[in-house]
Amino acid sequence: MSIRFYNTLSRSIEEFIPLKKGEASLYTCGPTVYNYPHIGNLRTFIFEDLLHRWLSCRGYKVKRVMNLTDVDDKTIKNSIQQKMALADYTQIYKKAFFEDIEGLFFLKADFYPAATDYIKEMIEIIQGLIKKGFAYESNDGVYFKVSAFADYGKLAHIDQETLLAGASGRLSTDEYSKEQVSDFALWKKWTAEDGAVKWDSPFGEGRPGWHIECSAMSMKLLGETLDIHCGGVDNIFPHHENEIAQSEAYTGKPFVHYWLHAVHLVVDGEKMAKSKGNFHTLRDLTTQGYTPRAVRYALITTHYRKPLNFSFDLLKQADSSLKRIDDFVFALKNVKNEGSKNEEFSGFLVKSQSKFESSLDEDLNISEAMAALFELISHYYENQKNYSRQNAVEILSFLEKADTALGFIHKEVKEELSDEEKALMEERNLAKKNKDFKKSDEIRDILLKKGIELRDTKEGLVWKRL
RNA sequence: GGGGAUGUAGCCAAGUGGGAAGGCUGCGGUCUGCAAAACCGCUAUGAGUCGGUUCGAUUCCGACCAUCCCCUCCA
Repeated sequence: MSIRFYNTLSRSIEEFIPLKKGEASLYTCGPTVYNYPHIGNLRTFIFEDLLHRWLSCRGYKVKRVMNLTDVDDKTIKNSIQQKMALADYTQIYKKAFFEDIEGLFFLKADFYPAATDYIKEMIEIIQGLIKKGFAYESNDGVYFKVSAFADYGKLAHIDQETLLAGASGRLSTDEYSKEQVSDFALWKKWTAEDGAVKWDSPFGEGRPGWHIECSAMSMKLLGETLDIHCGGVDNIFPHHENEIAQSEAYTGKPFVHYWLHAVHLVVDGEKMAKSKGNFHTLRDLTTQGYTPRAVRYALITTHYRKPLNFSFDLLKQADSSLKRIDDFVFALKNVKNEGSKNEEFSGFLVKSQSKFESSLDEDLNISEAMAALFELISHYYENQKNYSRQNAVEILSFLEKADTALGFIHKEVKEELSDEEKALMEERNLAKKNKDFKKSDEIRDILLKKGIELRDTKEGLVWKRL
């Protein structure tokens, strides 16, 4: 069974056929480092993480780039406001970004290139584009000449005339010295507003336009044509459309085979905005006591092409769902039955695994994959007396594999008890034996507050760290 | 104004031209000294609204409504 993805280019689901058998080159648009990532950014990044993980699970050797945009209007403006050098300012948010994605259990990309480290490569491309007649220099910058690139609009599915018609009335041409409103900047010549931010170039001091960085970095690190490029839907136009134009005009080769875009999340049915007070970052949520694991679960378990309605209730639901999974893992690890393997259940496990995999193969249908997982859990519990430790081991091995894709099943917990905790547990056992239930319940509460849940089972007392 | 998407239970959410997955929550029960965990049962004759095609529509088509995205630097 092959993997299939919805390709924005064709607006349909296509079988994934990589350039090189067994390999997948992946360029994922990373953050603009002018602020802390918000959960909307993180949703897109988590989708990219799932994509990365699933390709790896399916045996592809993934080569992935995730870029950091560390020079643009906002980074410059904010750094000047803070009276900081651009690099010092962006460093704060680069660090925050890495903290967030680590906390959310992201797989590491192979490269995290920063735009400012690739100025030389960008200039090379711009020069090439001028030479080939796809770009021209004006008094305030270098622009890509959209009319020279016949395929312009193929990703966003708009034709140039529509683009111009739609833009008229909304844009004033005289603001820029470009030939056509839809032409976009490759290089912006220095102005006083840029402060100390400038690089030398054959077109005078200045800074690169936004889109060119991705073309330069992806070509340098992944080659002129790559398999998959993704980002948020808002990037389809103009960012990715412009990347295609620049790159393909420059190389004469297809830039990207598969374009995947994540739909935005909304909060309580509304757009997330600072003014609405529904703007959340990961650190806000963890400060309020939610775990990154629950955030990951909440953001990943809705299909990436569906609008996700984020709410605190959703996080609570994520917590509850994770608890069911945790309890299941706990139950499996505590199976005492040393009898032979139940073959009927092994067969069911094979079916569950196959449903899990084929669901993710189909454009990362995680909802269906999760259904397979939960069906497995229910099916196990229904007849758990009939299943042995061998069955449990088989399931745990599947869960471990599934977690390679999901990244939220595994939970690091201390398995040993402290001396104090041991003593409390012994004390409770004694109290319970003497039918001093008041005392035994008190100790149970104390331990629960310490994050240890007690369960009295037929096989005796069992404890579990939450 | 133009283009693109989405709308399924209290909440999250999937598949499907013919019996509406799964999760969370809630309620009742079993187990337990009480819990916890688990199990059993109940919770959409209904799919934004209105039409059309069809023997049959949640699924296909159209209109309308709502929300989101894009229309020069928002994930």
